[in-house]
Amino acid sequence: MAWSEDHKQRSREKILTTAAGLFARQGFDNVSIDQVMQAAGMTRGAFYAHFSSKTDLYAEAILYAANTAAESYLPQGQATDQQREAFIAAYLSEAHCQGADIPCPLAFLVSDMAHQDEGVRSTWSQVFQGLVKRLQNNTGEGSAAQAEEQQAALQKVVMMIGGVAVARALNDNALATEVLEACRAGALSTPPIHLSEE
Amino acid sequence: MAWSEDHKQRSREKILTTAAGLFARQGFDNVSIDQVMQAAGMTRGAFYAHFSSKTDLYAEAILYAANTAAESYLPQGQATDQQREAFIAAYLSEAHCQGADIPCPLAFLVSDMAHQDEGVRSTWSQVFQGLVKRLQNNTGEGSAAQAEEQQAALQKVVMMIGGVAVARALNDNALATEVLEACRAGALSTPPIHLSEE
DNA sequence: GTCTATAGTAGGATAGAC
DNA sequence: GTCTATCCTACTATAGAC
Repeated sequence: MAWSEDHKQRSREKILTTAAGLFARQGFDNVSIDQVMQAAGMTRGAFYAHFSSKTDLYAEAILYAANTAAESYLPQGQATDQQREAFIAAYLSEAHCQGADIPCPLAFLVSDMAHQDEGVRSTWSQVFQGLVKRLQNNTGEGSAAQAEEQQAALQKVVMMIGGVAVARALNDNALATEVLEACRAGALSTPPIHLSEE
Repeated sequence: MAWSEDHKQRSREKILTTAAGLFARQGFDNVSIDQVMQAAGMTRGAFYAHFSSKTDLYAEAILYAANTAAESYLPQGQATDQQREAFIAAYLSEAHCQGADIPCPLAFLVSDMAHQDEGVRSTWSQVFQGLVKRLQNNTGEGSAAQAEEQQAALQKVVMMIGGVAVARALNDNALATEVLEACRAGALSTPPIHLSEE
């Protein structure tokens, strides 16, 4: 019936929203299923009607967070330079670092991925590649120019993810702010000159 | 007595070496005290003769890894440009990413710090600041020039830490290699022009 | 200082009622 | 689909013998 189908869908989304926030802010191991379900207004037993395991939820939550963030921050398809710059500044903001809304799993969970199973890592990697593509200038012609644009996009994304991750790790708030500022300047500047690729 | 003192010191260092590697490669939560002690050739009970808690060990292991790495990779005091460049290339190498020797806790544990207690985070932050200082060109005079050098050093360090963390997270080996290459090029290039600091 | 043994706790996953 | 109750495992930390 449409009613129970709809109900199930709502429950599922409530779990996903809650889990995406909790996992990002506290990490996979520091969040229990109980915690997620209580915050979502249900009990532990109901969990397995929606997901097959905690790991399964992890992968789905990462994807959900990415899609939600992408919708609100970056328009579909080709973005203008101005839109890209606004996005970079918002990403490297203190509000994002402090965990506002649903934080980006790329930055918040980056060093957690190495220990996860294939499904989770592959989801994270796909989200990463999506971000790289969206930040890429597709103006150059020829494969050499495109390789340079790809490299510039990778540098930007690393500076965004790394900047947020480092700022969050630091004990010292003043230094964290300085890191964010430096990364904004770095990620917004003209792509660094391609030096050696070996 | 000197003998037992020495013995204790050896045990302690064995635990620290083992723990530094395991924590970096597998993360704090995915390593048990049992695992550390077995790999160090002892049993769980002996642990508490050396450290007061698992968290205590974590902080000490981070410091130990940093000191060990600093000794082998970067000379004390002022480094030459060439030494700095060799260090950056080694840091962003695939060998380091794959966990050779004792990997750098800054990159391997960056998004784990946000959930740790004050002692651990403050240790990590101190190690971070040490790396920033070592990568800094102290050639400029005047506070404006020094602020720019600080910013350039922060960008480099973020690109190193972020690059290794991202490369490790990625599922796709070819892409991971590309990320490392891009970050080497970025971190080795002339400091980006200072644009806006707001 | 290191061992074995154990207390105490937390959390993932399942079973069965409604 | 959601609930309560339970099983089972893993792990931190401590106690006490040597």
